Amino acid sequence: MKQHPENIVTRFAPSPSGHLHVGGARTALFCWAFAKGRGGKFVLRIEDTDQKRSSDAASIGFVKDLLWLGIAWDEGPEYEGHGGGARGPYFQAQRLPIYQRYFDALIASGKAYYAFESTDELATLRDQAKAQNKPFRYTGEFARAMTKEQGDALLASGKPAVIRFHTPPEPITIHDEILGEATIPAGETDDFVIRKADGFPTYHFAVVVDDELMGVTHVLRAQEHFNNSAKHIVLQDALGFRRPIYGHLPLIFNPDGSKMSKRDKDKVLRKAVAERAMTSPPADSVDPGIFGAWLKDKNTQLDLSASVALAHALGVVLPEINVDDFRRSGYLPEVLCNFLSLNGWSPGGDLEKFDTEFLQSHFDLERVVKTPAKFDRSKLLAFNLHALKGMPREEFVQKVTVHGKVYHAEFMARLTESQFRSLCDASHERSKTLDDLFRTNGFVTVADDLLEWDPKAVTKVLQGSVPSGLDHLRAMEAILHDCEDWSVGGLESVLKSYADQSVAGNLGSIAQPLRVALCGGVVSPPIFDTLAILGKTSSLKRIARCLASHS
RNA sequence: GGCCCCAUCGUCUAGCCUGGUCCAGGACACCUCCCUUUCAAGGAGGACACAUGGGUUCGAAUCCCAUUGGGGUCACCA
Repeated sequence: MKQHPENIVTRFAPSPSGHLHVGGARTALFCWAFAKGRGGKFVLRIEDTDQKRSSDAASIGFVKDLLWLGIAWDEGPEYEGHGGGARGPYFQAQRLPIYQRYFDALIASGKAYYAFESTDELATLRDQAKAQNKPFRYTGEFARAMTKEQGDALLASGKPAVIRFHTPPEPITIHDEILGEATIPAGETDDFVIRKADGFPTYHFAVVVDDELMGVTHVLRAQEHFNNSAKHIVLQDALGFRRPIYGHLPLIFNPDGSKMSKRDKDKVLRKAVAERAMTSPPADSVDPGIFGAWLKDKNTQLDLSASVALAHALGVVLPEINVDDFRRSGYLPEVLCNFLSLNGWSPGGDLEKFDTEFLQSHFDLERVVKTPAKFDRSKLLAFNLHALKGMPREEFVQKVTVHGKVYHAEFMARLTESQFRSLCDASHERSKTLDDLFRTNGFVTVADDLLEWDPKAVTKVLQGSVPSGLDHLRAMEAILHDCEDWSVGGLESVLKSYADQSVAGNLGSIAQPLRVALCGGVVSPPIFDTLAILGKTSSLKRIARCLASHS
């Protein structure tokens, strides 16, 4: 690793729209690890130079997600004790006067100029170029065709104008610590806009000015920005700034190679709805009016709460896209960080499980891979399972409780503390996420007289062979009725002895009928746990009802 | 389409810079068997990759070129 004499400063500079995407989270993680591992600073800056996008509320979501992941910033927006700093403000929309100084300098030196083409005019030119299969490049000939007086007159008349940068007609070489060196031929980078008609800087301009002013030494960002570096470099040169060191990170995709997008959730829902040929929403899921409008217009998306409700009603799982989605799904932040790191970087050798402390001390640009990664959720899931299993019981219970209070309040409310505790104990070793327990144990919260039995399970487990499941159930009902010690141990001893005498100790043939009677289906925690969690009264009620309705 | 970048199992990747120790290692997924009260988990096995074609070299996954394939980018979005 090269030694950098200066103090290292990295920054994560998201636009404030929406939540933190996993790709963005990885960028933030790498920026953070790189700086913190070298005694440097990590800056968070909000790139809100697009007035069409909302700002405040959205950036809060971001900030929470970062903190949840354990990524704290040394400088940036102030939030819960983080941020602040002398080089603020850290919202670009609040830095307009700063940018203006540099615009003025560029105009004065002739390195930038006003341009008056309207968006429509430019669109037409672009369309023409596209029709000829040629790339459109703004060369400045339009602006140069007019005299200084004409230009000034137009400006004075109030005609909307942008400022464009006069890109020097030379090749631009980008040095990248990850990709190596690339030279963009002269003429490829055109006279791009640096100030929009509304007076706001464009991304390119704001980034360059702020990176300089905030002392950013290393720019780590997604590969989609690679070509932008050319623009940033010419701007830095024109402004007399130093060039930061660049590192462009490989992109993260869906397993099918498509770009990860919030629309993926909608896709899953639309597919499920289409398969079922539904024209109205499932009961208690989404407002019929909203549902109808959504169904009609494929360009609209259901909002998060509606999506979650509909997915739940349809029994489909929404793909996680944002950090918050993974949180909701019950992933551990440290596992997400670990796994995210592995997409695009590896410490070498066979090591792949590590924490963020390790990442800090080992992350380097040399080991960042150049190829895009497909995000493999099943491996993430395996990592999460492993972390959960390796966790002390108490910690697991505590984490599940916190998760449940936030995402499954109704579930929690229907269980007594000891019931919930037992459920946690029974679920610990089989939980892949903090959410599993809530999704797979619906039978616990169903009222005894509302439990429904899966017809397939009934046919398979309760009926058929002789003696049938129902026969066993009848026998066990009596045994359980007389059972004094309704603990896992007590239940085990009475039921095992029944199994010994009735089915030669083959617990499976008696546990399954019991399970179906109690839960409605063939899957539940171990049967003795299930009985204990439900309690004697509920258990007996369910068995009786099951017997009554299937005999 | 122009420009830029990339190329190892299905996936994430190690190895490549400093050619031989690689008939390519790990992990997840997959398959088989075992264990088992369901589902998981666990145990033991297994299948699976150096994109192709040319060079260079005694020798190439490793170096060079071409082809093919993939990605990015061409906004008054970031």
